[in-house]
Formats: sequence, structure tokens, C-alpha cells
Amino acid sequence: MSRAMRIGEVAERAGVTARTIRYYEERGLLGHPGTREKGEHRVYTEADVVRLQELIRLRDLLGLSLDDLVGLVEAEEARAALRGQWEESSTDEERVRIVEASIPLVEKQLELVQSRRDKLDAFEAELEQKLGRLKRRRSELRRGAAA
Amino acid sequence: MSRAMRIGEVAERAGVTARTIRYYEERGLLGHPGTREKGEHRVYTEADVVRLQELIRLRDLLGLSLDDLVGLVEAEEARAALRGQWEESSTDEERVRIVEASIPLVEKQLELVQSRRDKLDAFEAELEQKLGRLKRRRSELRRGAAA
DNA sequence: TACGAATCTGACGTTAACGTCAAATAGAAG
DNA sequence: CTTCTATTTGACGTTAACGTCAGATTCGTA
Repeated sequence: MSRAMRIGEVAERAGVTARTIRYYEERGLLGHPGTREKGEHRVYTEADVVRLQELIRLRDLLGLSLDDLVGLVEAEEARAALRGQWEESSTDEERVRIVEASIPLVEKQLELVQSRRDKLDAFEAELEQKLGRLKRRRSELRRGAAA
Repeated sequence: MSRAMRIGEVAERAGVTARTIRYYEERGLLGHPGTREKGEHRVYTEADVVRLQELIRLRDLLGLSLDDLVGLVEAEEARAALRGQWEESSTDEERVRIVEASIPLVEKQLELVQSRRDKLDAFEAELEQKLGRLKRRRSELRRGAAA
């Protein structure tokens, strides 16, 4: 198990405030529901930090809203729940199910990232064309002005 | 000259509302200041549509705030103003200055787009690694479960 | 066990980027 | 000139994503 941490440390490592973390939990993005008495301090692990950092990244790089993020996470958990009903046998099967549930989530994230990158590629190409036209036009004008 | 248009048509073509266009003008991003009597309808050209679409794109793809966009645009106009003081001679020199003023702006946009794309590339690579690990782990677990 | 720093739980405040509404007006069409 | 629709200005409303504050409480430490 990784070292236990409290909200302040997690916030600092993820580059957000404690308020943000509480708000994300309130929205259902973070935290282990039902494992904390009212008033107790929240306890996090290394995996939670990684998770939070991923969410922040999706938010910042793709501009996803918290609703979007909730959608992603819920899709993950819905799959996990469906799989969970089907058969609850050994501990190894349990792990398989966890792994299988997270694969479509990562695939979805990949789609989002790639789609955005494609759009940026197209934008970049247009800007380069435009820059080329401007530079060409500039030298043409300079030639004309010098004549 | 390209066909003249009013705010409704511009809004539809750019995929925004008229309110957004007025707000952008209020923030100094759009419109030709001092060329309209109070109460008159706003008149736009094809170039204005292109300009607006670019702003929308920077906003949506990069998540730039209106303050960010104002910063970009002001940088452009500041250069144009500086250049304008220096020498005001012929009409051709005028055009050179306009072209020269817009080059750094396009370059700045290119930087922003490329920087964002780099980050997305890195994110994409990480997600693919993660996906590979998950799939490998899945087949390992299945093998173990079958034994 | 007493202390002090960090955390907890409400609750209300803030900002950007528009949405919405009303009354007046502009401008194209007949 | 009338009519009708789109537009204008001004003002207030809305939402997401936290910020901020206060008083109570928890938890590592001396």
C-alpha cells in the first residue's frame, strides 16, 4: 500500500486547492463513498493523486466540464457494476473485471485526445499556410516599393 | 468588396448568437470603432466572419478566455500603431506595414497551437502506454484464471 | 492529556460569458 | 408612406467552478 495522505498534500501535488477536491468529491468524481464518518479527515492514496491529476489534465487540455468528466467516470462505473452482477466468484476474476472495466474508459479518453489533436493539426496547417502567404506578400510588396 | 451583412447572418455563419457578437465588440474584439452612429445597425463583411470564426476557434480549441483573445488582438494593434508612427508615406508602404503587423500575431497563434498539440501528444502517448499495460494485464490474468 | 495546525461542514460571495426581456428604432419591401 | 421583421440599447438574470469565511472538530505531537 502507498502512503496515506490528507487533503492538503493531495491538493498541493495536483496543483489545485482543497476546495476543488471537496467540490469534485461532491460531484462524484473523487473519494471512496461510505468509508468515512462525518467530520473525519479525508484520507487519500497515491492512486488518488494520479486520478486527480488525470481529471485536471482532461479539464485543462480538452476543456472538459465537470459534467463531461462525471459522464466519463459514470460510464466506467456503470460497466464495472454490470460486470459485477454477472458473476462474483474468485479474486482473480474480480481483478479481470476491474481491468476490463477500465479499458473502455482509457479508450474513450484516447478518442477525445486524438480528436482534439486532429483539429489542432488542421488549425496548425491553416495558420502555416496563412503565414506563408503573408511572408510572400510582404516580399512582393517590398520589391514593388523598391522599384 | 464583399457583400455586406448584418449581425444575424454573421452570428448564424459563425455558429454563435448575436449577443455573443455584441459582447465581443464590447470587449474590443470585433467591429470597426467610430464607423457607426448610435442606434444604427451593425454592418459586417466576409472578412469579419473569418475573423470571428478564428476567435471562436482559438476559444474552443485552446480554451482561451476573452481576456486572452483581447491580449492577442491588442498585441497586433500595438505593433500596427508603432509601425504607423514611424513613417507614413505611400499606400504600398502602408500595406507592407499591415502585413508586417499581422505576421507576429499569426506566429503567436502558431506557437499556442503547437504548444497545446505537444501536450496532447504527450498525453496520448501516456494513454496508449496505459492501455497497453491494461490489455497485457488482462490476458495475464485470464491465463492465470484458466490454469 | 493538552496543544496547535490542519481539516470539516455549512453558507454565502465571486467572476466570466453570455441569456433574456422590453421598449424603441432602423431599414428593406410593397 | 406604411408595414413588418431584424436590430439596438440597457438592464437584470443565469450557471459553472470554485473562493472565502466562521466556528467546531480532528489528529499528530510534546
